[in-house]
Amino acid sequence: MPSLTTHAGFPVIPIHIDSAWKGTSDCRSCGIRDMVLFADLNEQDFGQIHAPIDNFEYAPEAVLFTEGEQALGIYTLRQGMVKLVRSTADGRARIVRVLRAGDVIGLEALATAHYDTEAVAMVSSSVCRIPLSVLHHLSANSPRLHVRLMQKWQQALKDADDWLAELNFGTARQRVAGLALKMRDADAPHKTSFFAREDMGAMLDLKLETVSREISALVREGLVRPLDKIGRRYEILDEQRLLTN
Amino acid sequence: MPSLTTHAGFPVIPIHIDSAWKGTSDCRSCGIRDMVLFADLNEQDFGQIHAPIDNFEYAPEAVLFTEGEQALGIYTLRQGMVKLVRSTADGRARIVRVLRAGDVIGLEALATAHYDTEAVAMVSSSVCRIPLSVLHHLSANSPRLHVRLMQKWQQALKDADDWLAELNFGTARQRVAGLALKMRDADAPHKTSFFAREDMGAMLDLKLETVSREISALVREGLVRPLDKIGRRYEILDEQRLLTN
DNA sequence: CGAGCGCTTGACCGGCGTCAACACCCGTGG
DNA sequence: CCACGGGTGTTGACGCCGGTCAAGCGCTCG
Repeated sequence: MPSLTTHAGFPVIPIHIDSAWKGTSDCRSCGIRDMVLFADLNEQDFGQIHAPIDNFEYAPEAVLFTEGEQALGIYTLRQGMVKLVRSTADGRARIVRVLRAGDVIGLEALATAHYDTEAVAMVSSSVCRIPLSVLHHLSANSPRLHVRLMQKWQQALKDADDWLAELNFGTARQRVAGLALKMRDADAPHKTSFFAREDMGAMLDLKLETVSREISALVREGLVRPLDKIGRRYEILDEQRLLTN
Repeated sequence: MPSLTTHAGFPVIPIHIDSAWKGTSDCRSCGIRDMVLFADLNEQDFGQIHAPIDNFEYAPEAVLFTEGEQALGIYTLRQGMVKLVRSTADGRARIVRVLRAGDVIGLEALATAHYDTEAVAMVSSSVCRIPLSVLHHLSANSPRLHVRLMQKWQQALKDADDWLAELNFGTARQRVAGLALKMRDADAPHKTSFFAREDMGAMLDLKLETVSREISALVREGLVRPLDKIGRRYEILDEQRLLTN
């Protein structure tokens, strides 16, 4: 019987985490349709969808898929936040990006039928899953989806480069400030979201204590203000000084 | 009369750097065709190409295109190395990736007709440029190109995540060692390429002095050995210790 | 052969990591 | 209702890695 450690000696915590199937979608009446892959599809395109598009709910810390796993489909994030996690050869975990409502999760599966990173819900999240077969068929037969797909690829690549160029460069102060600005609510730009300090460290290549110290400093100096008692939501008070630190 | 500084006060060096047109391609007889976008095209596909595919040579430090520039086409790197550079809001330059023979440069232009990063030759490099119109037409009409394109997008995204997860994480030692392994020759895996120390710093988020020190340490401890006197080519002597540093 | 640029090396310092104690929030059970 | 306990966030003391500043070296090219 194998013990609960990997060959590298890291503990494996056997967590069972809930995810739940929530029925199939009628994409025509999707609430966030203007943001997503199917935004421009017409009635004829929808008629070519011959596999069900399922909806799922994931609890915080639930795993959508793991690195290297065989792919069933591409996810669209309807609500919540999902982190993409890579594990390095020596066992450290790195968060390469955070996806939010409207983002596509697992695009890479279109090319390889495997996922390149692990995807984990950071808060309770709802997604829909489009089977690979549907996407392969439509991307060849609907120029409208074809264009959208291209835009999603481009957005994913730009996001990846942004995370590297903006959030993993410079002092601890600059990184935390940069994350605060990047994670602003789309609809309320003076509010922003932070995460568990260890997660923030994995995003910014900092230790959790350093993250905590920098956040405290930003609060002390009046650039941001906590909106809850658990350190997740903050109000941005001085955008200018956050930018030019 | 504008001075030679930007609004942020950084000097602008007015360098004129050579690039030269080297004729148009017959892609059917391309020497590296099996690596590139047009690998699987058939005679019918080639018949649909109605704009010339130009070849160019760039000298070291020559700029292929700048960030935000309107795009004419997508480049394929036939020989040499090209760095992708982002400038942050406060004027620092970050190298987000290095492209090598067979890689595609400027894919993002397919979606937006603009380039998202600056591309600069690091050594003298030869490229061919496929006009956007050709790619738009073929990606809709040739399933063979369609599949290749998807693979190139996926590769670009994976590369971006790799740079973040593997090369911008951990100690200076780990980063330099990681770069040595990533930049190994495709055909001679015990040989590898380094770059100007300042460029390496911009890739790894280190200062050039730190890069120099770490390389010296790797040489001193017998993990690598210089193959030239200018610090560009090295032989990998102990791959295992490079990996597990 | 000399000038200049880039690489290396050294000395010193500061920012971030490490280790540890403590505070706070919240769920649980008495 | 309150006492307790665990998990997470905060704060402090200290040490080290990497940044800064500066000098010197070696290669290359005019």
